[in-house]
Amino acid sequence: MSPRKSALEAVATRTRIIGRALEVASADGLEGLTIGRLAADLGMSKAGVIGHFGTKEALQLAVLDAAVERFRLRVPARVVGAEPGTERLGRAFGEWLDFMMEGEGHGGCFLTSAASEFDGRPGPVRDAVIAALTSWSEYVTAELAIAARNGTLPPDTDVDQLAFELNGVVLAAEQAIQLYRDPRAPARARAAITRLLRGVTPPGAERAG
Amino acid sequence: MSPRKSALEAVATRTRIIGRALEVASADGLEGLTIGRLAADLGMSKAGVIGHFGTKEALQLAVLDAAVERFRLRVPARVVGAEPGTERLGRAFGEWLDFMMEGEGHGGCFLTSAASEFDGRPGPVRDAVIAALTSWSEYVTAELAIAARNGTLPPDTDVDQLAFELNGVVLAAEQAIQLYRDPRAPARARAAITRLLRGVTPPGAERAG
DNA sequence: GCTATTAACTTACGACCGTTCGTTAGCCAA
DNA sequence: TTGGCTAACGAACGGTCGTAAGTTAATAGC
Repeated sequence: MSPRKSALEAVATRTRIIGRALEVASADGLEGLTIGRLAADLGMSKAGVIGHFGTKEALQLAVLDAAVERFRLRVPARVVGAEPGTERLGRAFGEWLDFMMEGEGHGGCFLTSAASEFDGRPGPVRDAVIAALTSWSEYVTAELAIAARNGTLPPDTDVDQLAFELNGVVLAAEQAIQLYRDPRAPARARAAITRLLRGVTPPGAERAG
Repeated sequence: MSPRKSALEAVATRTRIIGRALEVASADGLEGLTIGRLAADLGMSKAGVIGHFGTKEALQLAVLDAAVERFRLRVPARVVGAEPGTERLGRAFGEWLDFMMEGEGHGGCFLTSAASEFDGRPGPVRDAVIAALTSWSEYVTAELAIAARNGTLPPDTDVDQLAFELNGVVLAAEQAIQLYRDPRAPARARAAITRLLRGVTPPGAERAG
């Protein structure tokens, strides 16, 4: 319609494309991204869309990058001021759960869904997904190690095992929210995380054993 | 090539189609199923493939049904003889983990991946996925209720909360196996499940508060 | 042996996919 | 004012998608 040509407008357009792509990919997955649909949504031509990235895979990687950045700003960045260890980690998981609920309608955190989408398809996209999740996993493990060092957790804590289980809680919450729309999911997840981080017994097993 | 016409051959062909579709869908997802590719893999025409189902969605539902049936035979059916409650449930989760490892290369249990694939796409397929997962969830909850009734678990156990956390462990295992190919995943999952079902404290928190 | 049934076939359709091409039009520096 | 740069365009490419129509041929019931 009305062509703009300055380089400044170009990055604005690129940002606009990625923003919309983020929404679409959150709902339909990274593979559900379609240049034609994206162009239609944005009121521009397919060539105008793909021109900013060159190839669809490059677009997917850009979207993934934007998602990681969004997550970083939404979750870890908000708890940098908290006390390192279980305190900070608990706050971080809480922020993550809030983040999930905010995006309930539009697919929530698609990092985790991209993980299951590309787990069997080798390539740059899968590598990027692995890198992003690994980064988060290392963040969690590092905080747990701090807690184990300063006495909040026992010094012989198996931090990898604990990180594994915390990740499971988040995945269960994601599924319950996205698939079942279960409003009790965040509360369940919070309870499980609190218990894991504080080292109390599992639900309803307070004295069994 | 060589057309067969008996009704007996027809169900054999249908079974063959679903079998291959199960493999493809396990690797690439239910949405990755393609009639053309399926036909090429089986050495038949697209019309010959879709003729058995009428529509692609019907094919997806048939594949989903076959997957549920396979899961039933592989997991719950193998532990019907075990003692009801945590004993049987622990065995069932163990079988499930074995099942995951068997299918490591070809995508494992795609029930869970179909869940994240269709969580944002209303329709018959999503409904079928929800029904299948709900059925499993009810199975778990019922076993936990038995355990709470016979004293293996405390009578005031929050069985839904416990089922939620058990589900999370399985999801974490699935991700670790499929995405990271982490060989320690089954052991981690087994440890977490055992702890949840026996009511001992979280990892490395044996005496912390 | 004849006929009705039907599994599987070939062919074709329209739609959409990702990508490439050449063109147009506004910005910026010279 | 002019010329290079480039964002965005329209159009077309070959390919694949799901589906429909019509054909062939082997079976099953009479």
